[in-house]
Amino acid sequence: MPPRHFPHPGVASSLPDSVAEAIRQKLIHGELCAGQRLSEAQLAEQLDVSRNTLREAFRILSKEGLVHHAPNRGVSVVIPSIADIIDIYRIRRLIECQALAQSWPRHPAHKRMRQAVEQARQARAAGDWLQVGSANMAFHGAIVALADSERLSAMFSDIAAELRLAFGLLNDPEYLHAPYVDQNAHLLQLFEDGRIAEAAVELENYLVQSERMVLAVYARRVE
Amino acid sequence: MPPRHFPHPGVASSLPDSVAEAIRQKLIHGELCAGQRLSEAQLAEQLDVSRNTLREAFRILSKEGLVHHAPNRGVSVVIPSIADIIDIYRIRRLIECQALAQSWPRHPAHKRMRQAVEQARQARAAGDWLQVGSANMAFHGAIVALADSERLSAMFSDIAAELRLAFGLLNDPEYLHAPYVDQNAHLLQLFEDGRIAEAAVELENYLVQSERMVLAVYARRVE
DNA sequence: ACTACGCGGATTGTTGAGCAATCCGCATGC
DNA sequence: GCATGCGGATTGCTCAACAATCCGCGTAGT
Repeated sequence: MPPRHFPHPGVASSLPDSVAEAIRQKLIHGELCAGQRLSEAQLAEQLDVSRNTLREAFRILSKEGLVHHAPNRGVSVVIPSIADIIDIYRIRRLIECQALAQSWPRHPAHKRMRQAVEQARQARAAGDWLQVGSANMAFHGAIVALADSERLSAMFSDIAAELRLAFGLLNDPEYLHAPYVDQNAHLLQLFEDGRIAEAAVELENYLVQSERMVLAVYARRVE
Repeated sequence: MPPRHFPHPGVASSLPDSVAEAIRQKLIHGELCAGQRLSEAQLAEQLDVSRNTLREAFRILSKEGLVHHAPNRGVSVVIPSIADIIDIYRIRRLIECQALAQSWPRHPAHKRMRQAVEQARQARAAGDWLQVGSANMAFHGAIVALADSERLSAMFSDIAAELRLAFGLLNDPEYLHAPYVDQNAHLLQLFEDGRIAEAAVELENYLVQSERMVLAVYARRVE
């Protein structure tokens, strides 16, 4: 029996999968904005697929929470609400902190953490804040991977994408991402030194702080 | 702005949603067995929908982990592996115990817990073990609901469905479900008495025990 | 002027047919 | 026994069509 494969961003076997991935990329790169209506006919032509295929992609994205499907009104990009942000950060604290606290010290995922930190540094040096955001999410994805759970990682991946969508609503990527590059590095340092408990506590603070900042910027934006 | 709605088993706005729900029900009721191939043409005719609509439903179920999509080979019902069982129980312990431990004592979800216990008792009295299984999952869903997180609840719902799929592979529903009716009731009692910490500990033991039993039956079944 | 109504265009929801690509079972041949 | 290759069946995807629904807008009525 072949190992189960959870269809995941990045791998695209079928056309609807790659269409979904293409739309995800458009979301990350700001080509599609939160709240925007996604016309089936228009988007199908733009991506050069049939409406039916696009519809399958919409089902996927809808289940991921990136897109909202209103009966007879089609799909539009989700606008994460304050409640959504709070929800997401609550889950992140629950999952990431547990994953880190219970982690096996020399877990293979620590390589991914290192890579992400390195990538974030390079991207920051290049001023590519989108890339910094990706690297940051990769870092936290690696933390979740410490828990060795496919399903948890899959869920985190969805949540991370939704959070990036929220970040896209804000307009100061440097302010939003820059501080966390060094914090991630420090977290990694603690982890590699085997100071797991300290790392978990720091991660918790980190997440509380991050949530607070996002909510603050978010609230100001509503004006 | 209308509140976000996470498309959930039970509510079906569009046709693909209700087709997905119909298939879920078939899975629960054993009309479709794990590993079974789902022919598009055949199932489409049986459910009286078009192949395209069925395909949309497949995408949903695939994201839920109930169905596996192999390129050019169509979809088949997932066969949960031992690793999947372990994964699921790991997540259950992580999520349910946290949700219970951090719960606000008089949280509205406790009504759902009461209802589920009552329903389980009635179903047990009637010898309807499928219903007992549903009530048991409803009880644990209510525990997760204590965390007040849409996303967590949605994820748990998916996981619970997958677990029921695994239960379907086993053939002794009474042995599988009967012991937990009273344990749930006891858990509820502790919760309502405000003995949250005790309840959380008991839940953890409960889940470890449950996992052990399922894995044991599972391993025996492989012969 | 303001609301209620209703019309018409545009979009979605769903279907059915059609066709290329791929897989699977099976017979053939070595 | 094993590789080869053929043919039917299935999947992957597209296209076109049509009913149902929504939305904007003009009209009528007060």
